[in-house]
Amino acid sequence: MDRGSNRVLALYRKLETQYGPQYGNKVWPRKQRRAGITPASPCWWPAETQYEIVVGALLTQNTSWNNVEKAIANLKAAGKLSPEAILKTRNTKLETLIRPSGFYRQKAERLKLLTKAYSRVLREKRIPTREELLAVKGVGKETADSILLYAYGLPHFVIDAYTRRFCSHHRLFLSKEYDDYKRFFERSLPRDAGLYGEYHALIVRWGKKAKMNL
DNA sequence: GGCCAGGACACCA
DNA sequence: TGGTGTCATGGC
Repeated sequence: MDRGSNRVLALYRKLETQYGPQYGNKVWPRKQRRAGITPASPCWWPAETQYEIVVGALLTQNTSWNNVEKAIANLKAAGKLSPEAILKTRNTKLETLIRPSGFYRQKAERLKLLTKAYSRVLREKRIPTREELLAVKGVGKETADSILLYAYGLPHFVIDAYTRRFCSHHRLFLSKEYDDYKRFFERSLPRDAGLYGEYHALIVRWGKKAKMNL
């Protein structure tokens, strides 16, 4: 932990008091992760399986969650929300199903690439590294960290537009670099995936509320 | 009808 | 390294 962590923690407690728990800290227990079991979770990131979180992380790029939900519902209804089904589906079909999430041509292609990487590490019974995820075309830093945190329960703080806005608004930190923000939060907080997830969820909640009040 | 959303990438200087 | 264009839908 670093200097300034008191302020970061104080803001967390303030958000928690204001908005209550977002269940962003519902990460898969280690035992279940090892066994490949991913139980239904009342997480702020609604998903029934680990793979659904991975799919959501990609589809939500520059897209409202509302539209992502429509795309995921389409995939579910078509029985395509599994790595095997996605890999067997033609790109044109995939494009039709995920169309509501926008950028559907590139997302269909990238969803397949990500699914291939996901299946590979699953077969090898291990967790992907950040570098491995970043090597997949279409997976940037935010998407990689979202997957590591929310799908695998690893302590990677997610930096998104809301997080940057939050930092600027509270004069916490200012930079242009994603990794600077990530380091700032990770040095200011105890290394705890549950806390990271909950904090990020609260920041998003704050961001949406702040926008409504503009 | 315009703006924005839980980004990433290619291309250029 | 930094700036800009592109990808696209749906809600407000």
